[in-house]
Amino acid sequence: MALIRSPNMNSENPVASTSIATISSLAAHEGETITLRGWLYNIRSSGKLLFPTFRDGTGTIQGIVPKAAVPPEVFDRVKSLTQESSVIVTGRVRADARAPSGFELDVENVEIVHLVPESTPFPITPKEHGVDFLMEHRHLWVRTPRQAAILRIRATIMRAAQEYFDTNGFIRTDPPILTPAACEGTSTLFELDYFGDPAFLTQSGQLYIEATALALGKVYSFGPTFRAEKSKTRRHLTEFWMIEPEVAFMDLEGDMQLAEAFLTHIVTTVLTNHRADFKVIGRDVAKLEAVIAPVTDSPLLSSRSEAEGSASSSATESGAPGSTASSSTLGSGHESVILSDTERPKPVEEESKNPEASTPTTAAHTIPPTNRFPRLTYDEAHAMLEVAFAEGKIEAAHIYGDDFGSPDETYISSQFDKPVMIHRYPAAIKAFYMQPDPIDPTKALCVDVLAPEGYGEIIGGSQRVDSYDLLKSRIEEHNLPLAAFEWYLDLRRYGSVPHSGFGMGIERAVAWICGLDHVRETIPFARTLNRIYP
RNA sequence: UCCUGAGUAGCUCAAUGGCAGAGCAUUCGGCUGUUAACCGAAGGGUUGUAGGUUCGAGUCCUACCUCAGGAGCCA
Repeated sequence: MALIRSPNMNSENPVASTSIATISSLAAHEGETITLRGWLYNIRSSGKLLFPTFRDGTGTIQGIVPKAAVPPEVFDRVKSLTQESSVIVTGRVRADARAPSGFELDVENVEIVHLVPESTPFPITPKEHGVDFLMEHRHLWVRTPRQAAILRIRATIMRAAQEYFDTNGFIRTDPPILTPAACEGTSTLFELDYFGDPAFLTQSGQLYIEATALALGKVYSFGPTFRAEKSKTRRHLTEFWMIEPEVAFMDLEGDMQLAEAFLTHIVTTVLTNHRADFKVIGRDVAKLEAVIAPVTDSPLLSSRSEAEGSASSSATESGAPGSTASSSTLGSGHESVILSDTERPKPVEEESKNPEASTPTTAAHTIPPTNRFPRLTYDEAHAMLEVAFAEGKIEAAHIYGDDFGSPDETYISSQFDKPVMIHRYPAAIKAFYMQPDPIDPTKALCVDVLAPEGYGEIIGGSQRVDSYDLLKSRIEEHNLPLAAFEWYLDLRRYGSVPHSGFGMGIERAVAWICGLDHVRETIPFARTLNRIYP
């Protein structure tokens, strides 16, 4: 707004930019007279005392206005304020033990920028409201302290997620949102008319960032994705944001290490920046601290090799605390060799490739020592569910070979206080582009990361098929139109390499980190099956 | 698509088949430490829609609409 820099501005102008304090930083102004710009959140009175509570987007502060302490017109002006009227408040910051934040504002003057008319009061009161009403007024609901806190945390989660990749050598390459065909054959797509041809809103940028990963080595994308699934649950939106890394020469083990380091960075960042916001929303931060707490010893830190009884299991299990993986996976100084070939079993039917030669240093990146999220193979998770069903802890038995249902995921994640990684699902229930496990080709080299506390899958990832012939036959087996995937097959015609990546749904991550019971509160304007207004 | 539940004042909810109610919000009045303040008063209704049963329907029946929770599917 150009006006703000006008030399003719004076302090009485509502948008003057000088000497404006924010509520979140009032502690630094104790004893000083400051000016706030914001809105009236609520007002109480007791005789000749007024207690207006102001908010400015950074927090709330209670003001106090004794009738005897201010000019009569100021008292009357404050008394006339209606909820969400916009104001410019001048007052002195005073520490007060009675205030929830520790500070109060002795109001000296209030200018009204806009008075909400009494005939049309602000609809959202500091009382209880129903879901439908709140969602219908989402454009106003976001003003409440709880919603504002959630949106601030969301912003930090998004920033931390990008920060992790940006500072670890990843290049952001955003894929198109308009696409000519399905990325995966399963989900329902939003179709639209593209100058006479059918087109779709993207449901994942993965196939495209596989292309940019083979160009740039390590890439990620971050943007909205769309799924026209008719899902009405606390975990589903039709439009949601996903951040997806894709790395050339990285195998599933590297993918899992990346996911763990990535989530650890995000949780660490929100914990160091949002203590006050977590308090506002009533989040038990101990649950988050447990996620990033180091693990000293746990029998549940299984890896695939343990599950299958290979010789390397003892090396992993007996690793010293702080040693985050078996020595064959991590090089000296905890630098991960992304393609952990030495741990990979000999390919069953793969083309003759020298594992050592295909491990370029350019694609390696440093993954810091982490806290080792528990890992389960699909088979181990299934066994856990069999025991749970026998003990009556889950209602329905899990059928081997089926995907895990929501109650199954909830039970599994409830057994751990960190995100749990389930890897090597049956290939038959997973996407066509996932690389088969060389040891057991009926399994896919994929991983789902389940958030703690029953929040379900927040990350899905895999190593991608790198063989042209295998990928082509997979596309045909899934009855996908070969012509639409010619460009994707090109990636296997010209210098194909093993590569892996994952996608994290931002809203589910926010719901978990904030402890919310529905993803609709994690995004400014949620798009759900039955709602596209406002 | 399927299962379950809910639609009554601006909001959150009551009301044996028998006079349409309360709290909050709004307006007016009271209170010098309130924290969703409290106390007193006033205004505020086509009970989601359309039919049906009945002397009489917010309440029972049928259809539809809307919303919510869940399943499937997924992040």
